[in-house]
Amino acid sequence: MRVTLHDVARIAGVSVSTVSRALSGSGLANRQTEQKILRIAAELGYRPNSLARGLKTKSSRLVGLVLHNLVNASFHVMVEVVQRRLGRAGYQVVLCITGDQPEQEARYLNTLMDHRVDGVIIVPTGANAPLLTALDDGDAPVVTIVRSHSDAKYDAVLAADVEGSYAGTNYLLDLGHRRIGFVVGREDTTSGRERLSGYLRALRERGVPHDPSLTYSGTYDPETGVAACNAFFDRPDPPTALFAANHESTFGVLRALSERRIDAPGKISLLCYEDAPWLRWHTPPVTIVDNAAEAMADLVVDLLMRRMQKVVQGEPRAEAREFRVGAQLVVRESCRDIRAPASTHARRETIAPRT
Amino acid sequence: MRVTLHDVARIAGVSVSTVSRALSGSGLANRQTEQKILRIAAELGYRPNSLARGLKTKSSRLVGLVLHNLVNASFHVMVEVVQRRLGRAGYQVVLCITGDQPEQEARYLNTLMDHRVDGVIIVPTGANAPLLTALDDGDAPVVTIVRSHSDAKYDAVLAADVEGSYAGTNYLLDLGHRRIGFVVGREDTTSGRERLSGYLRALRERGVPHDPSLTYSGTYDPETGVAACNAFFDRPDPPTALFAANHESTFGVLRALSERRIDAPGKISLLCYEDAPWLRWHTPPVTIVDNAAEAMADLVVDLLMRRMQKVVQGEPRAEAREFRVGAQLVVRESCRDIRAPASTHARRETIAPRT
DNA sequence: CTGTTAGCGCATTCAT
DNA sequence: ATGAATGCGCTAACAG
Repeated sequence: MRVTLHDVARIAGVSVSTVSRALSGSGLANRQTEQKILRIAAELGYRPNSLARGLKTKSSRLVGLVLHNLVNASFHVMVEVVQRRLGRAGYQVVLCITGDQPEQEARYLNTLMDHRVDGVIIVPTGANAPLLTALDDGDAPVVTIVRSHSDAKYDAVLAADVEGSYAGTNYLLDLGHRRIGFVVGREDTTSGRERLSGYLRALRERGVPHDPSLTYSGTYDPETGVAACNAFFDRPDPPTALFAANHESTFGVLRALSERRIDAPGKISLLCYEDAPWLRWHTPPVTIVDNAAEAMADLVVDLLMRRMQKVVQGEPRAEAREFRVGAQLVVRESCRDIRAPASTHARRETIAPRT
Repeated sequence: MRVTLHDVARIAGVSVSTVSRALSGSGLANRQTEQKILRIAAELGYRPNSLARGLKTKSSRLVGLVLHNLVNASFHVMVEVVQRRLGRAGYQVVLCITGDQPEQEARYLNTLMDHRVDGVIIVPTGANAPLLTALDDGDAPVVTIVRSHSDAKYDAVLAADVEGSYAGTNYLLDLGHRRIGFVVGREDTTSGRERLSGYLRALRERGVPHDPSLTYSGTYDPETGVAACNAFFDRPDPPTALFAANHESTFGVLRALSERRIDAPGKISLLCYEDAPWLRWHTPPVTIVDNAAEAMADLVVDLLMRRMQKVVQGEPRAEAREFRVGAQLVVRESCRDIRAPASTHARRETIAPRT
C-alpha cells in the first residue's frame, strides 16, 4: 500500500488536516511545521491520490480529447499541442479515437463522464447532442474544434476554410491561371463545402466563369486525387493549375501528375490544402494553404481552460462563441506565373500575411 | 449533482448495496429486483463514478501511454492501435508526450502514479528507472515498446532492427549492388546502432568490404539526409544504392537526390526504413523495410492486459520477456537490379516473407 | 494555527 | 437475497 496523508501525519506527529493544509501550500499552516511536514512527505515519497482528491473536490484533473484519427497531419499536430499545453497546466489528456463513428463517440463520451473529466475537447460527429449537453451541464465544459456543433452551445474553434480557399484561388488567379481544377474531397462535410465555396467566390469576383467539370468531388483519400487528375487531363483543354483541397487526395494527385509526366510548376501549378512535412520536402516543395492546426489547438486550450476556471469559481456559464483561425498561404515552388517566363517562379519559402 | 447509487436505491426502495450488486451483474441479486433496478437506473441515467469506484477497488481503468512525439509515423500508428484496443477492453488511455526528455518523462510518470493508472506503456528515455520501478511495484505493470529498459524488469516489445536492416541490405546485394550508402540516423540510439549492425553483417557475410565513408551518422532529421547525400555524391565513386535507415532523414535524401537529378531507380536504388503513406504514393513508390508498428502495438497491448489481469487476480509477477516483432521488406519500385537492363525492376508491390 | 468530524460514491464484509 | 456498517484517501467545515 502506498504512503498516505495519514502516514505522513503520524510520523510528523500532527493531524491529517494539518498535513493536507501544509501540502496545499495555502499558507494556512505554521512556517515551521509546514517545512517539517514537507520534508517528511518528501522523505516518505508521499504522493496524493488523485482518485480520493477528485472524489472529494469533484475535479479529476482529466480532460477528454475526442477525434477521428491520428493519421491526418492536422490531427496529430493538434493532439501534440493540446497534450503539451494541458500537461503543463496540470491536466492529463484522455485520448479517444472515434473513427468519426457516432456510436464510438457515444461510448467514449459516456466513459469520460464516468471518469468525471473536467472538460472535453472534441471534433464532434454531430450525432451526440444529448451527451455533449449532459457533459457540459455536468460541469465538464465542452469545446469543439474543426467542426462546430449544430446547437451553438459550445465554444468552437474552426478553420477559416472559405477564406483560405479564397486566398489560394486568388493566388492562382494572380499568377494568370484561368482554368483551375479543384479537388473537393467530400462535398458533404463542412470543410469540403466551405473550401469549394471559397474557390467559387474567388472565380466569381474576378469574373472567371466557373466550369463545373473542373471541380471533382469524392472522398478523403488518395484515389479521389487520382480520379480527379484523370478526369481533368483526359480532356482537350486541361487546367493550367490544380488546387487539391484536402490532405488525403494530395497523395493521389501527385502520383497521377507524375505518371502522366505533367511536371509542376512547369506544366501545371499545384496548390494543396493543409501542411505536412513531406510536402515541404517534396520536389518541388509544394505551395500550400496552411490551416494553422497548431494555432487552432492553442486557442481551443485557452478557451477550455477559461471555461474550466469559471466552473471552479462558480461563475455563470458565458455565452458560446465561434472562432475562426486564419489560414495562411505558404508560397513554395509548385506554382508559377503563366504570364511570365517559366524561370521566374518563386525560389524561397514565404509566409503570406493572414487572410 | 449527478445521480448516485443512493438515488437509485431510494427510488427502487432497496438499499445501496442491493443496487450495487444488481448493477455489477454478478447474479447475487433476485432476478425480479435486479430487472427493476436495472430499469430504474437506466431511466435515471445512472452512471457509476469511476473515482469513487477506483478509490474503493484500487483500479482506475486508466492506462498511461508515454512516448516521444506523434509526428513519427510509427508512433502515431501505435497510439491509434493502443487506444482502440484498450478502449474496447474498457480502459482509457492517458497520453503523455515527453519529447524524449527525462524530466518531462519523470513529471508524467509521477502524475500517472497519482492517478493510480492500472498500467503503463512507455517508450522509455532510460533515465527514470526508479519511477518505473515504483509504478511496477505499485501494481501498475510497466511494458516498454520500441526501446527496452536497462534493468530488464519489464516486458519489452522491440523492433527487429538488426534483422530488418540485414534483410534490406541483402536485398540490395541480391540486386547486384556493392557500393551501398547507409544513412544511420543517430548512432547513440539502439535503433541506430542495430540497423547499422544489420547492414554491416550483411556486407560481411557476403564478403563485401565495408567502406566507412559510405555510412553517415547524424541526427533524426531531414538535414542529415541531405548532408549524407552530399557526402556520398561529391565523390568520384558514388554508391549505386542508398539505404536511408530512418524515417526523418528520408525526407532529406529524397530532396537531395532530386536536386542532383539522380533518379531512382535509374541511377540509384533507394531503400528506406519505416513506412508512411507518402512513401507509398511517392514517385517512384519507395521500397521499404516496414518495422511493423501496428503489430508491435498489438503485442504490447496483449502483454499489458495479461499483466494487469495477474495483478487483479493476485498472481505473482511473472518473469519479464523481450519480444522482437519481425520487420518486413516491402518491395515497391525504387530499386533495380543493376546486373540486368534498366527496365526490369519490379512493377508491383510485393510483400516479402517475414525475416 | 491546529485537531476533530463529516462526508465524497462506491464495493464489500458481516449480519440477518 | 438483502440491509447495515465500514472504509478507500482526501478536503473542508467547524471548533477550539
